[in-house]
Amino acid sequence: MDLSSIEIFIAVANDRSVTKAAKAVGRVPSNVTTRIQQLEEDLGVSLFCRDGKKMTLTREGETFFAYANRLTALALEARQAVRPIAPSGTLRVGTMESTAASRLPAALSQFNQMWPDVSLSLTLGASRDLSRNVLAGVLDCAFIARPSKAMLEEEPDFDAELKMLEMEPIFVEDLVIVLPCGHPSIKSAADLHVGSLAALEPGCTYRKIAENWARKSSALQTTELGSYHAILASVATGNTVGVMPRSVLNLMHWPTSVQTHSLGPVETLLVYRKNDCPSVFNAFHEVLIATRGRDSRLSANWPASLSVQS
Amino acid sequence: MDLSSIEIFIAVANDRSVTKAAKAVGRVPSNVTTRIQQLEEDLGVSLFCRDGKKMTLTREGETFFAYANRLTALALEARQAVRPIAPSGTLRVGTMESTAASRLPAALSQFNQMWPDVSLSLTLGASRDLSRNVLAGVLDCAFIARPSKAMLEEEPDFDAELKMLEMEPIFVEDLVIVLPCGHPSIKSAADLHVGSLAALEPGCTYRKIAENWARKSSALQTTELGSYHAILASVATGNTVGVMPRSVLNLMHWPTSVQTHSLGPVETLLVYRKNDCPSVFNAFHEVLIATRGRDSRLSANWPASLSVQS
DNA sequence: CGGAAAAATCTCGATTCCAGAATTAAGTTC
DNA sequence: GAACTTAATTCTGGAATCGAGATTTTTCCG
Repeated sequence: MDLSSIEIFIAVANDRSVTKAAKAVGRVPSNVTTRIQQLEEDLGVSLFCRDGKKMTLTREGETFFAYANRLTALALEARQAVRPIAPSGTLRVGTMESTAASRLPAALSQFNQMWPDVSLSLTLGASRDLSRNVLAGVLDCAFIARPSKAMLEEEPDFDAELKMLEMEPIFVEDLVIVLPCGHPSIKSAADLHVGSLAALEPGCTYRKIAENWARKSSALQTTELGSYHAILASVATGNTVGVMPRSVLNLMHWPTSVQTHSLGPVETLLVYRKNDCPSVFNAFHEVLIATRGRDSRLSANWPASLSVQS
Repeated sequence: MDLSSIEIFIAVANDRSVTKAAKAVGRVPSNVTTRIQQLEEDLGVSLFCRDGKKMTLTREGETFFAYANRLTALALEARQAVRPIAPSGTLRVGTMESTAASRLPAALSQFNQMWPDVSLSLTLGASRDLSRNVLAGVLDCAFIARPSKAMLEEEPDFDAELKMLEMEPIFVEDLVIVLPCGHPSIKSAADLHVGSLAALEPGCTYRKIAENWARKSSALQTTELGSYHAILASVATGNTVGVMPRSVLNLMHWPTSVQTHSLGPVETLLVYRKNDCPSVFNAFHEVLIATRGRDSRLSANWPASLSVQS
């Protein structure tokens, strides 16, 4: 019995779906199916009822689920306990608005529970500024969106800064254009019937990706707003499209339905200074890995054809 | 992090030796070394101080050891908890004297703790009788010594009975001849300066192996005794050699030192009826697997050249 | 009765794992 | 202190496992 099998099991149990679980744990569905089958074989019971497409826990699955959570929690605690220098002081984390909303809460609260004496400071900002601040030592680490090759060529100094940092892909987001309710579905930016694109600050990578995509229709102005709620509200007026990760859209249960158009997967990178990992950062890193893919709010609605490509 | 790595770690921690731990978990030392190194790398700390040949736990190793035990205990509990039909009633276990003494106590008490309502009945006997009783349904399972090819050819009906049972190698014993203190060391049975071989009943496989080995010196009578203590006492008189697994010899800290001569490895088989595994047996089987290699009393003294060969 | 989506199965390349051989290091014996 | 023994580690090749993608099967929904 392998801890990774158990994490896969937890993901499937949370999402009731192997496809979504596969996304959550960064694997391919066939692999998830196989690992679950192996686990069932190993334990000698079936953990899920497969009625149709739904994967629901069996009676035994339920009881195993409880143990699975305890096991992973204990394993995480063990890792933390052997840390030779106990984390202390302050951890200064930088993050995009979107990551803060969707992916971090679980990890932050878990970390806070484990190390109540560490004070966590969270700085929100655009990818560009965040990485600069990590490099400058103002932040210990930051979550930023991986810029495309093209974007880095346009901004060589951003590229240079990133090269001086350690980068680690940690989440994958499906970046979408949010269309007003009733807008006909689109194949490209040329099909848009709106006047502007609502996005966050100029340094925001998602904004840049959307602007590059929108260039093809040329007539799109960018409206700068301060939050994803503001963007969605703006979209609701009917004359704007917004840009955001699907995970963010999904967790704000918006009253009116909206349409989306996927711009493809965008990796979220955790960046930190090379050769300069305070113990408190390492502790945070482990909590992050352990809580990744455990948040059932985040399961959802990826286009079938979506896969990560660099 | 893999549960098997943790079991390996526990074995090394108990035995303070990778060689002994390797025996205990049924692996090769190089493999144990590697797995420990991987574990240390994964956790980012060293778990053992290697001062010379001794492996002693570091400070972090100690704290991880505590978690390791909790983790394996929890994993075992999880396996048991998902058992669809709870074990109940009686489990009738047959065993050789030697296995009962050395390898079973840990498993039996663990099982008894987990399933206090199951009543365990233990029947001691020789391999030959035990397997017959399993086949007859008088016992649910039994621990017997694997007879050599030659022995099975001499007793075709024993062979036939075993073929009707499920057999699973579960321990490996180093079978030794115990020489009186002061007896010169021997290379073969011809070097013996004693009059008789002390052993248990005729159906005992170890006795047969020793008798086959002793044939070369031809002049050896077999004295039948009722227990390993009786055998050792008899050896102490000076005119007898005994036969027993080294594990048994090691755990009766005998006042006077004795010499030993290895007859090679002998596997202990767990036998049970095919297609007839009551839930209570499956539960016992899992406990057995989980507790195997956890008993530090059993580490010891294998000849360097010893390896299992069929 | 199609078409879409999800799970399962299959296949093949990549990785990992493990046994045994060779090597190194640390006691032991004389 | 040299020769021997024993234990740990490193190295290496074959075997087993793993995982991504393609294919197939099943189910859901129009």
